[in-house]
Amino acid sequence: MNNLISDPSLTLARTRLRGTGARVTPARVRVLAVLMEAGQPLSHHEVEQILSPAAELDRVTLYRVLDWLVQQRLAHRVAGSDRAWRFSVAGDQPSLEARGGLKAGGAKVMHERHAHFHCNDCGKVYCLDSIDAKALNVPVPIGYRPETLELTVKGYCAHCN
Amino acid sequence: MNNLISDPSLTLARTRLRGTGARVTPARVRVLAVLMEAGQPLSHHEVEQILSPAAELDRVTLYRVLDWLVQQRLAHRVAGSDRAWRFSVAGDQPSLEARGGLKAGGAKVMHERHAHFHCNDCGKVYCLDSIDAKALNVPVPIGYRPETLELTVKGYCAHCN
DNA sequence: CCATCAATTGCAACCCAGTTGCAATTGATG
DNA sequence: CATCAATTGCAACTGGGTTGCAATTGATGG
Ligand SMILES: [Mn+2]
Ligand SMILES: [Mn+2]
Ligand SMILES: [Zn+2]
Ligand SMILES: [Zn+2]
Repeated sequence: MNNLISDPSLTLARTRLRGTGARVTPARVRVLAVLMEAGQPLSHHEVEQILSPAAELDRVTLYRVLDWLVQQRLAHRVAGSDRAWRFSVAGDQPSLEARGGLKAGGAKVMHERHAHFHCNDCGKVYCLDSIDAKALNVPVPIGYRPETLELTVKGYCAHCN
Repeated sequence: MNNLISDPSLTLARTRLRGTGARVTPARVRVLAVLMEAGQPLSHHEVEQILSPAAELDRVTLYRVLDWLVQQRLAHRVAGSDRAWRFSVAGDQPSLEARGGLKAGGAKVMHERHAHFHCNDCGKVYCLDSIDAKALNVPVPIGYRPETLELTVKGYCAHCN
């Protein structure tokens, strides 16, 4: 059973989850493992598809697990052009210590350092890790306080081109 | 009646609409006039609010008029962070003649030359016209064909800061 | 002016991503 | 192994947007 998620991924997922100090539940383990095996950000629906051959996971629980993973900074979330969120496992980025101008503690520190590619045909989202969006210097009008930056390229992916 | 839309705007809207060769209907005139008077991209809901004191406009008709304006290139559409589209009147941008690599005729030529600012508090979207997003040279992996580029700054607007 | 008719509109029903309230279940702890 | 807060499942709901279809109407040209 669970032939779509490899055992090493499940084990690694469990380890990372233990690191949060919160409960290590099967739902969290399986969802995190799926994200770890995916090479790209997955939508709620896509995760559901991958999960379903094994035991079903309630839609709402999946939504909650995904949000929780983002809160715990184990995953990050990017808006797809189809108005559905995509989730991908957080890379081994540095701890993203507060950069100038951020108000709260670690709450909503800039998480998106790189750009994304959205395929207009298949809808998939790819991370363009080579691009450091943060390096861009985008001037905003006086009185505006920028916090995060999103750079999205839309077009056709290698598979749909 | 219609005290929220100025007559000059209505007249200008009618003129622009006549230029399309398609029917000049009250719905189209009023919606385009609203967009022309707004200094920023408006959501479907925001347009509805501005319109309602005068005669109501059916939700579906409003959706269709907005989409139609975008097709006619009289407006452009930007995704808000709240997963609602925002619409703004198309500026007097040059005709955006085909740039290298575009396939079809005038169908989906790059429309977004500038960046946008999304307020995390009030949700409003502002155009950062001074930024030419197209000038950015974003490298994509081989096999990927980029078409449009979106640059979004999120933070707090002058009013919410 | 008026008849004509395709384009446009209004209405009702629907879709889909995501959220909320609450009772039942369960992971961690001692 | 009892305890209990955290987590889950279920049902109902929200909000933005879409679809099908019958009724209305802007432009045309006679
Ligand atoms: Mn990414
Ligand atoms: Mn704009
Ligand atoms: Zn694709
Ligand atoms: Zn604001």
